[in-house]
Amino acid sequence: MSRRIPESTVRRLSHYLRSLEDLGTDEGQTVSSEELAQRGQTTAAQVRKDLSHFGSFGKRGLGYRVDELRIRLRQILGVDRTWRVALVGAGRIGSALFAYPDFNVRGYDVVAVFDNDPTKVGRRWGDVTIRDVRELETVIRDAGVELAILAVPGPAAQELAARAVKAGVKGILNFAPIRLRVPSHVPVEDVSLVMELEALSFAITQAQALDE
Amino acid sequence: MSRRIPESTVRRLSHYLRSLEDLGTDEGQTVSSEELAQRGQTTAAQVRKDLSHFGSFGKRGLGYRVDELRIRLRQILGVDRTWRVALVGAGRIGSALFAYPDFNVRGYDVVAVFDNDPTKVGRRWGDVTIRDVRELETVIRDAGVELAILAVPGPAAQELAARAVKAGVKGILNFAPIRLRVPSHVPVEDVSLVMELEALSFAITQAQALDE
DNA sequence: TGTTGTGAAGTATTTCACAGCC
DNA sequence: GGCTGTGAAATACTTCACAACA
Repeated sequence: MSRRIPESTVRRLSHYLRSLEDLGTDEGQTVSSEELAQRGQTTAAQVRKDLSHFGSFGKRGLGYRVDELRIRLRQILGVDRTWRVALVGAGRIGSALFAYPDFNVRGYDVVAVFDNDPTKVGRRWGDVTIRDVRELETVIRDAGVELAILAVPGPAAQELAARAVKAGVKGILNFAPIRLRVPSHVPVEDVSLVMELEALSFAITQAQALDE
Repeated sequence: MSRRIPESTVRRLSHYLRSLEDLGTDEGQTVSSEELAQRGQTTAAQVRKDLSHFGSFGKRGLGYRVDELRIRLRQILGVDRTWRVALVGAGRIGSALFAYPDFNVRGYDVVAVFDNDPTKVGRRWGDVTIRDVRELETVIRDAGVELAILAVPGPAAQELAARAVKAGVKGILNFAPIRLRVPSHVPVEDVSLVMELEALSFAITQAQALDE
């Protein structure tokens, strides 16, 4: 099992996990692929196919046990543990992210925050002290940081990404509006607000054009 | 031309536009599909196919004129004009978004901000005054708002989305961690940080599993 | 009986490869 | 000669449909 899993499947797995978490915690409760499909905006066949890549943990005639599937999905997505995260950039996006409540709940623990602004360095956010970016490598290594969230302006991002990877970071969530060049074994997820907005304006514009 | 364009193509078009904007503004400058491909992490054939859905604006043997292609891409993506945007939710994410510099540059003009917190209502952000969400419909209609950015907690999001759509909003950028139910002609783009992080932890975990 | 797991069929998207044109 | 535009081939993803089985 487990060949190359497409990005789309991974996103759906996240959805399924989210749905299961909404679904209460009664002992022995089950859920069918049909129910999961409705909550996830997809089809029952798709749900079954997605899950089948990782084994078969449903019961025919019954569905999937909620508690069991939840555990398996956490394992599959790698969130059956806590990830140590560094937030690079303590500007507006950085501070919004830091305050994001779901973060800790979902197993992502921000253990370090960096900025290059001397007036910010040394400040405390919760129990984390903002460090100078010059200390990036040391802190990443010492704290065993595995994921970096890059919330810095475009021009700085490439260099910081490279340094973070060299220091041992295994994956990057990138808010800077550039394509990072990193070794191919380091996954990068881009969050690009402009791109999302353009997808909207495209969809609206396109629909109007077709009306005519 | 212009059948159903897949989401993936739209995202690549955004990339191409971004690349062109990096590319300076010399009169008559051209760029080949190969160059665009390298900047966009895709292939030359893909670039040509993507563009061909909307007409043929390259010159064989020469490539694409940068200035011309830039204009066409802006038209295609619907950003050859200004979109009036309402920001619903003036919390941390909201304020980070509001301050996001690329926003205005790219043709998205935040003309209204809403919150339900009485201590925030009435404050000014730049030249926008934060309004009470109860005024959502009136303001959207009066200001001719076309896009809404939902930066509110999950439980409030569905109702606010429905109200915004009824008041005339044509598309929604959703930061709330729920699947919005809106009429099918209203495009919704979801930004889910947890999902992005899970994609990272999945990729890392998976790679480790394959190593063994 | 009801629902999974899965090959096989059907679509969609990407890549190839080359004629056509600058 | 170089590079686009595009059918045709290849690949990837989704849906169908049904045997298996709790």
